[in-house]
Amino acid sequence: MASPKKLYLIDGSSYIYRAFHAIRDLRTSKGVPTNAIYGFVGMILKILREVKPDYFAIVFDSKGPTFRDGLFREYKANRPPMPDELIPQIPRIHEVVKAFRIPAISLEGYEADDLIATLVKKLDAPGLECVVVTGDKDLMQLVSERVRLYDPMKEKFSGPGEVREKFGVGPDQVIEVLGLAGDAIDNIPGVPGIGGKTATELIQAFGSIEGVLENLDRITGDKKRKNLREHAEDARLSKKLATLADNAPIQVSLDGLVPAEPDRAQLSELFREFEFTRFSRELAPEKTISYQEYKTILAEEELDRVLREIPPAPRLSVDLETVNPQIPGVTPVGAEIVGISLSLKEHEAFYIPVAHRYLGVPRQLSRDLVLAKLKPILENPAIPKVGQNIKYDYEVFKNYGVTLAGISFDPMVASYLLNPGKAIHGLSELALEYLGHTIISYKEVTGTEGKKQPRRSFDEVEVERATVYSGEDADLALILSGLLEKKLKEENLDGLFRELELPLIPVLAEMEWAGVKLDLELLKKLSAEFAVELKIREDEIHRLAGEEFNINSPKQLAEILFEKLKLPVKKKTKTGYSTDVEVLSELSAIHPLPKNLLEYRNFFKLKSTYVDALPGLVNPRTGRVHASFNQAVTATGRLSSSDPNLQNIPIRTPEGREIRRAFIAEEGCQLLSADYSQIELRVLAHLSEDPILVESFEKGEDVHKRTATLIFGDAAESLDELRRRAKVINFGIIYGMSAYGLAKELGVDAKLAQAIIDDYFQRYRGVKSYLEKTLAEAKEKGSVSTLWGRRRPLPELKSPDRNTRNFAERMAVNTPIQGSAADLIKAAMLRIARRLKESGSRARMIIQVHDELVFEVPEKELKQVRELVREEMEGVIKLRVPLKVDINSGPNWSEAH
DNA sequence: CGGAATAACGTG
DNA sequence: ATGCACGTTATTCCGC
Repeated sequence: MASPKKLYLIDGSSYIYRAFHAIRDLRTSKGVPTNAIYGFVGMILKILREVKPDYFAIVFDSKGPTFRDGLFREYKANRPPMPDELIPQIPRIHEVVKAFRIPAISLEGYEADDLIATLVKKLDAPGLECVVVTGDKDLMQLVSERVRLYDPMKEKFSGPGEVREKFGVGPDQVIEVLGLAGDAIDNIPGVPGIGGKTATELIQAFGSIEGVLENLDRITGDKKRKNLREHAEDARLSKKLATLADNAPIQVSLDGLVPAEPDRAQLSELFREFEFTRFSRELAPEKTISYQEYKTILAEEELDRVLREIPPAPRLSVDLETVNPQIPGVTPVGAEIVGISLSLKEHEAFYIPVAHRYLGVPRQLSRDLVLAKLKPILENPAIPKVGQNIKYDYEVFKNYGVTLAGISFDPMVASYLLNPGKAIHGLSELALEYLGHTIISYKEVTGTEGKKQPRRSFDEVEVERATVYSGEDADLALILSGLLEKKLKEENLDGLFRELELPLIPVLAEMEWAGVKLDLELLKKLSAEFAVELKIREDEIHRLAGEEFNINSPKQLAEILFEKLKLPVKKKTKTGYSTDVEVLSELSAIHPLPKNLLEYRNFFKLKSTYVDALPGLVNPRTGRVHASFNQAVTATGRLSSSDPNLQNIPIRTPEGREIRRAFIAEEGCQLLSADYSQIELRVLAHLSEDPILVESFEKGEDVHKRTATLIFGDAAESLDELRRRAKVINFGIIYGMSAYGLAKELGVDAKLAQAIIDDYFQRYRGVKSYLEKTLAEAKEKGSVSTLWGRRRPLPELKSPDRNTRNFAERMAVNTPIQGSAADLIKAAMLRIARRLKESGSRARMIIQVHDELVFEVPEKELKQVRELVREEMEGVIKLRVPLKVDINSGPNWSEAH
């Protein structure tokens, strides 16, 4: 027997409200609320994806009065007006429904419920399975063998059984129960003193409201009886109000409810406007870029013809396909070129395969020949190059002795400046966001049709497939470059892009490519030492616990600490008990196990994250580690570092500091470390022009000491202790810390903490007014900016949710400070790189840690480089306070710092 | 078995 | 509810 056809009827109006409330806060980067639209779209997609109904309709309430208002003037009188944030979303939802090409039904004078009842009555027939998508229990009266309700948020279907469970009666008696009980939300009166429970009992006993009224004498409870007698008419009216009208004059047939193919272009346009990246992806829109114009270059003459076109072309887009035989993942150092894509004109690209190898591969031009021909073009700074994450290509070319010059655009970096809060600025994300286009994925190209085979490396991909894939990448990078360049100009981010971020690309590439040398012997020694320390703590912990368990499992650990040993619970995580440092430190006072745990954790962290992991990241080609310095990650403008992260190498504890000894200089060289002193506080002094803070820096004072003296005066504690506290406060200010946070940090009560903060602002009036001004301006503009004009949108500043808003306010305070400091050191890096190059120095910049730069310097050049670095870092910009840089050098990072 | 979510913790 | 910005590790859990 054929499976029944599925009819889905969506109670659109009720669902909009549910979506609005379920998704508490969602808005575009411009601050336009989209929460209801998002929830609604999610629901539709879910149904389309998981159910694929044969017939589909979305039913909406109509504007204006309905027949119920005629029955009862107060009907729905208690309903609050529609929330302001929801109103503008309604017409947009109708646009979405239209774009989905799902039939929408509404009729003046009828609520969605009534229309659904009418549709169910008209269309219900054997062989049809009808599902009403709603969260409204009133619709349970429609349920039957063939008609069920579905609540997409709870993912729950309701058939007759569920109705009975909920109401205690069958679907046919639902209106009787509703009539007696009433409904406060819709202002349906019911009978006073009778709620859901009693109503169910009465209907179970007497079958209907009329049955109840006929048997009043058999009802116990004087009050109840009296109310039922006096409000008999209310009960009858309420039943009428609760009863769905299934006689609406609508002409619908099943044929009219067959869903059409969605208008993907329109949906994609809407999702882009709403910034629904997740949904855009799901749309899988038709490919809008044609591959017709992507050509494979296999002959020398063809290549020559392409290269002759280059000089007059305004821009050359470059994309490399590579393999790295030694290292999995995308590591540029040691990567080998498999093919090169060039695009000179939008929708056109040339793919030059040079090292594909598989059975039946066509004869390719040799890599050496192609690189030799390309070299003068690639190294010509007058020929502008563009590329997605072109830092990668720069490094790979450098592997072959080619130094890419004339880098003129990188969509990744541009997108980052336009939207620093965006999680990923990859080509596929950008193509989808700005062009509504889904690109061919790398997986798709390298994956094999069959299931379990290992993925192919790129040199095993057929040249034809590679041409389409690689050509598309080069092409899209070119298209996006044009588009994003315009946007940068519109948003006034062009200067920042041209003068800071773009020239930084080759500087970062050189840093990554240079890498840093590790003392593997030392790491091996440390690993053994830490293993011993670990074993001691591990045994002791197991002994104290009275059993063996996985110490690294917070779950198992919590069970031992808080259930077996019954130690007091100080803090909870969202899934259970917290066992973090703060908790364990407190517990150390009452039990020996927590102290051992803290030591265990210390050694385990150092060993697993650094001592044991670092050697695995040494590149066998160079014997050095080549971390990535990511330019398009942080929301504030800082760089980040990964694989390995060189920005969180330990320093604060003695054991940790040992690890820094393993970062060493090449033979004949030393490491030179230069770090800005108090950079963020100096930036704050500049931005706020606070007289005391400015004076403090001008006089070269210790600012924390100054703060201590100012706000603690002649407190009894030692100066060191007061300075420590003052430092906490100074940093707290930069982070927008509350009295509560400060109190916890200083171990004082919140009242005292508030007094300290008040005191601080009393003394540093300029800081106070600066923070107020920054916040006010941020709220007005919806974004904050740095000294160099970097902008971070903060739409959450307008959020109705206080928590969300507070978060955004702290970001608004912190970002200009952190971000300006980031701009500043980036500018210094450019200046230093230029001067080192000019002077023909062999010193190399190799690490950046937010306020610190590390160089590998030939011993002979130490003195000269030291001066050069100081000059450029301190002179990078003239602020209202001097910039101070501390410089040291030594054979390893520990001694250089 | 692989990926996502979580908790924890290293840095400025 | 409660301090900004990150990346890596191990565990756990879920779905294939």
